[in-house]
Amino acid sequence: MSRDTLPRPTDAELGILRVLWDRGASTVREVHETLRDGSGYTTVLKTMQIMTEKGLVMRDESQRAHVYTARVPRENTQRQLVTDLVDRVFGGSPARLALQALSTKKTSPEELAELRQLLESLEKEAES
Amino acid sequence: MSRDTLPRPTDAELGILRVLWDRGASTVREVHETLRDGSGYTTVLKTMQIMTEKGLVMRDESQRAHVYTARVPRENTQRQLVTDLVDRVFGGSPARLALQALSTKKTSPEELAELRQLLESLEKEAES
DNA sequence: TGTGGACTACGAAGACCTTCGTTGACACCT
DNA sequence: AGGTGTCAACGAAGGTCTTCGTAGTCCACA
Repeated sequence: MSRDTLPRPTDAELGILRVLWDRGASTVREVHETLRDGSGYTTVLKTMQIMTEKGLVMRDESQRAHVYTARVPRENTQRQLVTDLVDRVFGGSPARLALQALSTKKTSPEELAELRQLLESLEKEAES
Repeated sequence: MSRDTLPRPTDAELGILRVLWDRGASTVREVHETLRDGSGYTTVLKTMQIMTEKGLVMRDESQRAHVYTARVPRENTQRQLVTDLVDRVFGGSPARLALQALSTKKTSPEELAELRQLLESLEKEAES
């Protein structure tokens, strides 16, 4: 199943994608072992097969144990989910989401510095 | 169906909640008319009935046309969805989500000012 | 009285998601 | 050759979500 725009990954699919993003190319067994949720081996297998059909992952079948790779970069998916959420519950305002996100938990000084940097570049941009 | 913690609203439910948050208490007809997606009247009705069972909305049946009200405040749902997303795709770092959100689209000067204010209070907090 | 409009309630269909049991292939070891 | 372990493939079940048709109720009005 090839599409022009990839579907929003489901929860289970997201779990698997995360493993693939972190580990890189992996077999079903590796994903299943990394992903220590309750789900059985065949469940993970089946989901990964479906993800292949959807175009979310690629499969290398040259080995007996097929090797899967994420076909969508982590960043893209993050962006997709963020804009999705922004549109659906924050009236299209990313800043609203950012404010909400930041006010929930505490943030490390490094991240604060990054934020400040981004903020300042945005401010500079707004001036012009 | 009463629960301790409310379920994550589905897409259709979120659309209805948005109408209720914006309009306040509304009948099915009003929601259906505001919500100009393709869905039929009975679809919206059914969904709102289910939402009542789930505890997402309250229903006042004293009138012939029942009047529905959101039972979850917009802020709570926003927080719920944000922390959800943070946990599932941003490794638990709200700042990462904020950075992603802000780098996607441009932000108004007013929102930038708000962000700066929040950022500075966070920085102050981090110092101590 | 009876006809039409506005409403709720009900049920069921179809899609998708998640789950897992079972089967068959393959390879290795005894 | 037989047994064991690992793997993909398949199919089906059970759940949830979304959709809508249909039926019943109530009321207003001709």
